[in-house]
Amino acid sequence: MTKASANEHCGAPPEQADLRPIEGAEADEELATLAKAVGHPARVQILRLLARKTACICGDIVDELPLAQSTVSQHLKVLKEAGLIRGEVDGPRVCYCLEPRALRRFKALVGGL
Amino acid sequence: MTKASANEHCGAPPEQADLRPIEGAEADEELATLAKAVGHPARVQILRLLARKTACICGDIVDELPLAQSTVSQHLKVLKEAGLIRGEVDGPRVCYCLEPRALRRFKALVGGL
DNA sequence: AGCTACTATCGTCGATTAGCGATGACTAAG
DNA sequence: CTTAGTCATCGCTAATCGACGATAGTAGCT
Repeated sequence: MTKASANEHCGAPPEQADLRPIEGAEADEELATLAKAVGHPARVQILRLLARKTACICGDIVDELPLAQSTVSQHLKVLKEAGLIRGEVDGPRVCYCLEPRALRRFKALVGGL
Repeated sequence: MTKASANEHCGAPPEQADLRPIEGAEADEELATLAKAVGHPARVQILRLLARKTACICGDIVDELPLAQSTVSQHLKVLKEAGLIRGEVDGPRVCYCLEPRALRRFKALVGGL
């Protein structure tokens, strides 16, 4: 198996619990950052696409959205910087997938409102 | 009891269930709008304040935040336009409180990710 | 009426965002 | 080495955001 297996895309990490507090100044900042990243229809759509495909996608996202490739790339960058998605280089293309940990964290923070 | 009872602040409405779908184009827009409103630390703080007080507050919010009165008023406007809070005029001051319906809706949409 | 207190709105300024086309970087294939 | 394909980055423009001081509006007091 010299060639990287296509199944190694986004292996789920050891499912670690999040011990950080759900409120307080830091939590406020964190929630605001995450919410801000989600605060755009195109980015919500991207998250939904990644969730539906259960695995990763790459530039197919561009085909699904009515936006230029550079714009989509920007949105992906925002989501990545917020920690909500991860991008793994797979040959000439990049494979994006959800970061379940961050998503759970976001849900926990929102649930704590 | 000629003076308006302080308990009349924000009576909880009949606790109606939300029948709108949790995904689709409209849901995406809605989630993005709500998330955008929450996407600022000051607004998260305001929501937390309102939640803690269980009831409404007014300009005490200004005292709690390190921001000018006009800035706080702007943030309140954003939250109000997103439907997350409600403001009732109570004499010379305004009493803000959470809109539980919108908050539940937000949690449902986020949970659906 | 006049005054005071509280809040909303206006106008402004700098910073950020969203969108795009063009260009650059990188990989795989020829 | 060259070419083609994929994605990120750059540069730019228009629009929006965040913050503020100043101003206007409204309710209660004297």
